[in-house]
Amino acid sequence: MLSKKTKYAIKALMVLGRNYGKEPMQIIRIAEEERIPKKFLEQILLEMRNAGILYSKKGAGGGYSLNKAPEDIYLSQIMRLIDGPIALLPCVSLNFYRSCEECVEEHACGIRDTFTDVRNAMLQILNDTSIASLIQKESDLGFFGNP
Amino acid sequence: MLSKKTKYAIKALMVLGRNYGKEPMQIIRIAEEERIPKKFLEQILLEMRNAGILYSKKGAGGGYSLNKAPEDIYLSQIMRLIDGPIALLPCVSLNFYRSCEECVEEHACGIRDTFTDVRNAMLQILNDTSIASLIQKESDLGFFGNP
DNA sequence: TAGATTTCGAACATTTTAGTAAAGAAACTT
DNA sequence: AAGTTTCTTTACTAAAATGTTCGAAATCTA
Repeated sequence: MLSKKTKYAIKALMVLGRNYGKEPMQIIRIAEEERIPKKFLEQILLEMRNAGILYSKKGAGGGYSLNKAPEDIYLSQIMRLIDGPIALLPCVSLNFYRSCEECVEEHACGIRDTFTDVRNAMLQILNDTSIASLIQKESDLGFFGNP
Repeated sequence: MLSKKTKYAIKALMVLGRNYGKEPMQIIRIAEEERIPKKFLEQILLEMRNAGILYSKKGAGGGYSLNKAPEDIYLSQIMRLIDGPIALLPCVSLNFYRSCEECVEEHACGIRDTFTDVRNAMLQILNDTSIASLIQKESDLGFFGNP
């Protein structure tokens, strides 16, 4: 399961994505719009800022904005930043590899082999879905999916 | 990430799968073979027994054995039994659906849409991988992948 | 320069989950 | 009857997830 933290992060990025190219947006506005506890969101935005995804400005008229185009921010990147590995087993992770303590022969492990496939299937989608595509998809759903 | 519990469950099922058709196997043997804490394994096996996957017999000469053919036990089933939902968001889960509290318009949510695709991609593999195929794969890897 | 605004940073608090262990009851075999 | 093995309940510990508190530090406006 995704943590709430990551879900909040994605939602915040979508808000900022829709605001891309305009004035910075304040935490409180994002928090209210998406019903995210303000102080918690503050932490999350900070993490993304420190990772270079967001730009921030202090003081009156300050706030947050995207530091990259919404097309260039991918779900995989956000998930790894906040939640860590995407793979379901440490021994299969590309960015957070750790061996499984009990495992004797890693390269001859059937479980590992299968979960490598699972990871690849997940990444095929997550590497390909950007904040821009999420925004696009949502507006499509709004038009075509409504009563 | 898979919990250790689920990983232990899969490993235990593979041991029992290789023993399919023979005498019941005692917890302690499985635990030693796979380096799983005995008492913890006891709990896990019990859960699977109560779910009908395993057969058990008390007393001397007792132990555990598969209650179904290894071909008919799928990773998706085990994961759901032990860890719960496979989907990364509650609002996307087939067997453990819960709505996301903050979510206003669930059917017009771009995040949800994408994570439905992710779930489907995962299930395509997990619904198709049985204990039997894991055992098969492992023996293949043993023959072809060794120095 | 003063005051208001807004992010930054650390630390703390609370709740849930993961992982494990203990003790003894119940069932079965010989 | 004695020994073996699963079953059941209970409880503990450590870590992670989810927030909150408090007070800086930077920036803008008047």
